[in-house]
Amino acid sequence: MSRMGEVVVHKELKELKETRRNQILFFAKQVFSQKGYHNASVSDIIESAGIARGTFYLYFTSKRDIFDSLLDEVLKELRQRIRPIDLSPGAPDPLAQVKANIGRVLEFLVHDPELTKILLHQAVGLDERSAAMLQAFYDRVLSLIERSLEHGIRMGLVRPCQTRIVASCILGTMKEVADQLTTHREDLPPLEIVVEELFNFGLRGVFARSATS
Amino acid sequence: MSRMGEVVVHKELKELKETRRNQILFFAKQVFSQKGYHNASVSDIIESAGIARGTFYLYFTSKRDIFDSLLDEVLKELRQRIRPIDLSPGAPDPLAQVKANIGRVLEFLVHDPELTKILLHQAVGLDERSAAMLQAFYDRVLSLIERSLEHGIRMGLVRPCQTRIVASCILGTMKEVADQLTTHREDLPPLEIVVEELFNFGLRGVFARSATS
Amino acid sequence: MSRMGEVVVHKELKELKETRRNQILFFAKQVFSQKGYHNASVSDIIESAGIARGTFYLYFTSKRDIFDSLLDEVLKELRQRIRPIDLSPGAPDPLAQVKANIGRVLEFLVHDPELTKILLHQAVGLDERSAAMLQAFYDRVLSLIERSLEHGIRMGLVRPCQTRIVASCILGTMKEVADQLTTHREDLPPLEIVVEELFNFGLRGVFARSATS
Amino acid sequence: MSRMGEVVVHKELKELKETRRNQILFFAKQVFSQKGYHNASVSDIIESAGIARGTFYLYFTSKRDIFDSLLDEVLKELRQRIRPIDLSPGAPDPLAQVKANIGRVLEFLVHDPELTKILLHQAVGLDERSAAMLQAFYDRVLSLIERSLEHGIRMGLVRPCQTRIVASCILGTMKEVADQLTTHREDLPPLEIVVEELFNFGLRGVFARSATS
DNA sequence: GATGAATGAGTCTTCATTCAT
DNA sequence: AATGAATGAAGACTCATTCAT
Repeated sequence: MSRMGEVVVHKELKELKETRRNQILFFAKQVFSQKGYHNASVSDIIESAGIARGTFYLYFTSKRDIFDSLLDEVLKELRQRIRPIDLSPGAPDPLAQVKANIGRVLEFLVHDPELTKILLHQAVGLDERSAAMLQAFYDRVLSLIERSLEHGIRMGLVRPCQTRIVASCILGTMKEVADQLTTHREDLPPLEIVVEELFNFGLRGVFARSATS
Repeated sequence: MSRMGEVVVHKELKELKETRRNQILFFAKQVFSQKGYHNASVSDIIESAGIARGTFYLYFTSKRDIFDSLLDEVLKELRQRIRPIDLSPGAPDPLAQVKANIGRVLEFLVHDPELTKILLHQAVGLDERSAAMLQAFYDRVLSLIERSLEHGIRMGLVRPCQTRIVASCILGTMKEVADQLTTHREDLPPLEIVVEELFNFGLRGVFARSATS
Repeated sequence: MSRMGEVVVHKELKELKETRRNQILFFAKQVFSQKGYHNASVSDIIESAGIARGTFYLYFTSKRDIFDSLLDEVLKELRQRIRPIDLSPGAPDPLAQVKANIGRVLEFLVHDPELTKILLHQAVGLDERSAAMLQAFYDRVLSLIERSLEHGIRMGLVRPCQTRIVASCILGTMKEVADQLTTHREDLPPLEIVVEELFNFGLRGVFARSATS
Repeated sequence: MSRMGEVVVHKELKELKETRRNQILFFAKQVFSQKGYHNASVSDIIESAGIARGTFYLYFTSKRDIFDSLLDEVLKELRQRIRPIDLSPGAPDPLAQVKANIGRVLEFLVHDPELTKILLHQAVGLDERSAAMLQAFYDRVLSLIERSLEHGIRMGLVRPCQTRIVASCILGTMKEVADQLTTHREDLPPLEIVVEELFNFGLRGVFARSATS
């Protein structure tokens, strides 16, 4: 029982706990995603996870707690995938960076449709708490977009506009397309095409000659 | 006694009933809008409406029934305000028609922010039932947009694109902007400006020289 | 407006009231008979009677009141049809009187199966109140039978027995046969045959040689 | 750890659960027997059983479920106690078998007057469901009696008669006597006497000279 | 750590009765 | 007399959470 050994044991235990915790999170994700927060019961979760009722409360303080953990998970991942446009000399083309952002976000959402559903459907209108979490996240995203637009305007890349509103527009396109991608996945084109279309729409709109003006 | 009189009486009675029903709907709208479907109790509704418990069930068969009535109300009104683009000779400029659609929709949503919140927040992720109602509505809207885009492409007005995806983008901008308008009403420009920006974004995107390509 | 006239008017009014009251009783009988006391609502009664809610309470003080009226009706009628055996000289044959009693009772019950169902099914186990009404009635009947048996024993017509128990037996046969007659009316022999069988069973039992005398 | 041990543990657990369930059944029996199905509330049951509301629904799915369980219990027990008359050579005297049936049935009913009341009072006229359960049971009993009568007739033991009606008579005597035994237990003779009287009544009726055999 | 029996606050819904018109 | 809108007490059932083993 060297110190080393103890450390190892502790690590294993922690991992075991993490494993258990993640196991529960995994099943809770399925359940919440499918039934929504209110229609999903703790019973649903422990049954699908194959654990006892008490065990659930060993890892999560409440039903709300585990839901928040999942919501945190999406938001954290998305925050990492959305990167400010780097305008420093030598940085990649700003538009390429924008497209990369779109790609990283959609890639994740398509890859984990359950989390997407939780973000776009179940966390919406749940209560003040989730509203605050979502607002904090979306406000951050909106600010990022807005600042990028302002930069772009200054650089002459973006036409002058009400940046807040246009930022909302851009956020809206992302949300709706992500929703379509996860709920009607079957009859949609491959991801790269979707990213391309989204990018083009945000850049050029739908007008054929939008150029000339 | 006269037939005339009877008609009047019947009309008054009907109005009285309608009044009561509408009174309850009015307060339920506030309650659902603020608390969401699940966190709102029938007690909340009858207390704010100042009626007895039994009275509620005189006009609505269940808590769900009154929620659906409200959801129906928004959807019905929006359906009326979204009109297909008339391309017949002598019809107004198609783009003006599009802008008018945007204006009519946003006008209503801004005018009744509680209903908007019910549509955009509370009905989302509620259950299969509301999902079906929303999907039916949004599918209709998406098809309308898609068909307009196809027409536009054929007429050379709209650049060729994946119409389904672009339609989603447009729907997304509407949703998100409506959401911003109703939840952060204070610091937003007047409605006409918002409509203009939305229209321009959808038409031309954000690119300054999107023309040239 | 003579006194005579007034009297007439009053009489008419009273009859009208009686008529109305009886109308409601008629429909309530159907409703209670079919659904039972608890599963029948005042709404069921007024709907089938085609009257307003308030009107109901003009003629009956409560749901219980109208049920009791119906129960009273059966019990009163049955009391009239069950007559003590007249043993005075010159009276008809006692056994014939017994058979006549059986006949009168079954005749009424078969003729009004709804009331029978109320008596044998719905009033049973309702509450203390109806229990008391039924007990008073059945106790009376039992006493009547018991006294007849005692008379019969004294006269050597009836074999010595525990009169209370045998009285219960006789009452039980009446109840059960009445029940069968009203719920499975279709596949049963004509009333006279049933009366005959009932009478014979009470008199001679089922034993083949008990008859030999 | 051993298989033996596990079996024991399982048995203990099962018994513990059975105990709780039976505890609730016991108190529910008292409550239903006294108040009837409709006048008894789940609150009445849990209060008298000294358990929490939720505990009730851990063992029974509904108020109706626990009532049906009790009804099932009586019917099942009675079914076991009513045995077809064995006419094979070497079997006991058919009449003795009949008397034994009567004895077994009455013994149980007198021993558990609450269940008897539920059978004879509370389950009667409750609704379609209980009507079906009772009808199935009584139909079975009636058929059994009828077949015995037919056998008896063929063997010359029973006088020819309308077997269906006479079967009803016999069932009726059982019901009524059981009712008397359980509701006016005090002033009735000992069970054997009652059985004897019932048997004699069914066999020989009340007629004095029917006895000569 | 794991279990699952027990808890009880919270909610929806029903329906007999009243009363102003 | 007749009406029927309004009332509110009562009752069944759910489910997140606890805690003794």
